[in-house]
Amino acid sequence: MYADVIIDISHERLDRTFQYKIPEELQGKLAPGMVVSVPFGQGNRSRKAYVVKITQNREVASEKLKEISQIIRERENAEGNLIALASWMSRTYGSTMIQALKTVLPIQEKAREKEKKKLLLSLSKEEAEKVLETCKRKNHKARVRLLEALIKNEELDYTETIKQLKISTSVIKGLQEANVLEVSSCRVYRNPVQKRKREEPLTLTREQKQAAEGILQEWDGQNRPCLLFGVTGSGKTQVYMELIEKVLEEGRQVIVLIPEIALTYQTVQRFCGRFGEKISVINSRLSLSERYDQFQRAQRGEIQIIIGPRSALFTPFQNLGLILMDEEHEQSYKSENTPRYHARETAIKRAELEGAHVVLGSATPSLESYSRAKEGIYRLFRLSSRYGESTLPQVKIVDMRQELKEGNRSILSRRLKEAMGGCLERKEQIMLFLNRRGYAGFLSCRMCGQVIKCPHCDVSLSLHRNGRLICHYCGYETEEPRQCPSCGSPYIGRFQAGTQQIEEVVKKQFPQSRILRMDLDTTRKKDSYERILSLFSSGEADILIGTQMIVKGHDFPNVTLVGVLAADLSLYAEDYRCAEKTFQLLTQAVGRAGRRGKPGEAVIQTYQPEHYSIQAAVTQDYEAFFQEEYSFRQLMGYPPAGGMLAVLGSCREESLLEQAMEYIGIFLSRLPLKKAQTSIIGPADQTIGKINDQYRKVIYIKDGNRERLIWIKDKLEQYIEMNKGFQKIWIQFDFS
DNA sequence: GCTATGTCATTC
DNA sequence: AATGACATAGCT
Repeated sequence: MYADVIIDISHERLDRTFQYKIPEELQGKLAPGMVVSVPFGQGNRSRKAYVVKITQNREVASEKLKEISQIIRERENAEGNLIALASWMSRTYGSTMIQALKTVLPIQEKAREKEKKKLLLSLSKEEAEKVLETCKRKNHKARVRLLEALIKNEELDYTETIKQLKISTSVIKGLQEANVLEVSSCRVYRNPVQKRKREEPLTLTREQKQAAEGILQEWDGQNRPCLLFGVTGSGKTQVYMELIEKVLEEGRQVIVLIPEIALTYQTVQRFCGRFGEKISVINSRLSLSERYDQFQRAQRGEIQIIIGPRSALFTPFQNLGLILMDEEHEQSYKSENTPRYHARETAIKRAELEGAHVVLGSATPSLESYSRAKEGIYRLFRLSSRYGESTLPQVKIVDMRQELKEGNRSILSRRLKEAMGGCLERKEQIMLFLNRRGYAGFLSCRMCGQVIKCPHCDVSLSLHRNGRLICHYCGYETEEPRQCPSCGSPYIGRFQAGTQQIEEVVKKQFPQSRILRMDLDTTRKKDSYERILSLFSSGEADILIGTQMIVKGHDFPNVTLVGVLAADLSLYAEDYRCAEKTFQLLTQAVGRAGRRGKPGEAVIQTYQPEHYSIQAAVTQDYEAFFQEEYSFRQLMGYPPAGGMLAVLGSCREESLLEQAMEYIGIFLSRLPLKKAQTSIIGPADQTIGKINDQYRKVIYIKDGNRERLIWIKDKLEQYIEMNKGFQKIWIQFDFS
């Protein structure tokens, strides 16, 4: 028998399996997912390796094969399944196995801890100076460089030094043997904190009960992924808890996925209150090692439920029973790093591998999920009435073009002002929602029309109240210029409303009101997010102004008015999903108004009142929106009607990138593909053409057949690998 | 002829 | 990433 292993997961050059003989004493003891140590390379240095496959087929010459030396860690099924998942991910999303393993395995952190290597002098400075002199005399340039740096700094980072001083490892080895310096490795540990409080389970409504029972039945039968389509405020969380309870009874574990932005104290409290000690939380503010600790606890069986964003999907539970995905339509479930996996598909795959169940929940399901539910691939359950008898809010639309025609130049329409006045009088709360951060508050020249942009990124700089211009992508900051940098004209003007400006306008209009603002500026500090929300929820303020982040899943019973200030802003994004995004945001925003009995009102201000995504949001008619949007996607061959592969290229040199992407285009056009099935678009600039001085371009390949897209990707990868011209270019693949 | 240094391919 | 093989520069 032979074992295919992956050596460590540190370098892309080693991104393939290596085959080893399984020695007599380990026969039958090895399984995929185990960590072993093997002799590797000419020196037969022993290195850590992951067993990926046990096989009878020998793939290399017998004399080349070495034996596995020992098992470092026996991991039961959990890790084996995760490795299988990683291999699926690397195939499906076009990444190397190493990259996939890195995202999936919790081990990464430990490996990193160990490999934090440093260089130290083992002689006194005076002695080192002497050695330095002799090296200078002998013209040992590399040694001189290294010694000078060491005498100056006394401690240096191993890999950094090699890169910066252009020193090869043979120099370090030489000096090490001469007892001039030593290489040491160090580790860092941290421990996380937890907080909790009690909460009683609520009884389910009839509708909730029906859904829960239906889902349990499906689990016993076909066990398809279940989509729980429940309008805002219908109490999906109650159903989740019921299901979790059932799974725990069977002695199996649960992963609850939540979009990062909704992962607040409030949500966590509800789960912690119900499940107490069994639960643990992961969020992006936890350091990698803290996250690793949580994974360890899960592996040891100390916790039964984990709640967290995308990455919590890879919690190594021993007997996973259920993956729950709340707000299933959220964009944040799609990873931005290679492998660019979608947590929904990956969750379904993991559940399939481990015989677990999947439940997706949303008030505005993604087109992907809803269409699959319609085809019967997922099972659909509905919750259509709001919890506690509250009615859906009345929605009014305001055409801002009309408003302008009639002489109102303010960002607040007359109707909204009126409604706000009434609301404040009744001592009820208001939420004002602005659609987009990036487009808010920029400077432009009235003479030449130039927008003041970030010199490193292809985005306009945002204006902040302290008079500074800030780039939201790279953090670049500058003073507000007195004249236009391109034509020198002093007539530069501020354009459009950011949350800060809205705050000023509202303050002027309603001087008595207490206002809270929530955006990137005010939530930068730790816990400030929770602080603002709890201030608002306890009635310390009348008006909450914010971006996306205020509309997600917060329950404020005293909010009776929601104002959407520029509903169509998100429609102008160059993304085939922009209509879907707009509809989802508006529906959620509207759903914030009037819970727990009080009638609510929503005012939507827009320049495109006739757009179907806005119309459908007003009538809260998901079905109508779905029909319209799905036929658009079908017409254009966009997902979910067709598959799409984006080839993303980025590079510091624009001309080089342009050329490379051009070549990719030519290569693609020469592949044996039928025009009717596969269409190629581009190359073109990405939505943001430059970030951090890296130019970004993209080619889209549309094809209804996913397998063919993968085939194209493989061909493309080979081509890129072969050509030296692509070395400076960073290529990523993105399937959707 | 020797050593230090850099470059390159290899790793089951 | 780490190693050794090999080529080359600069020394005795």
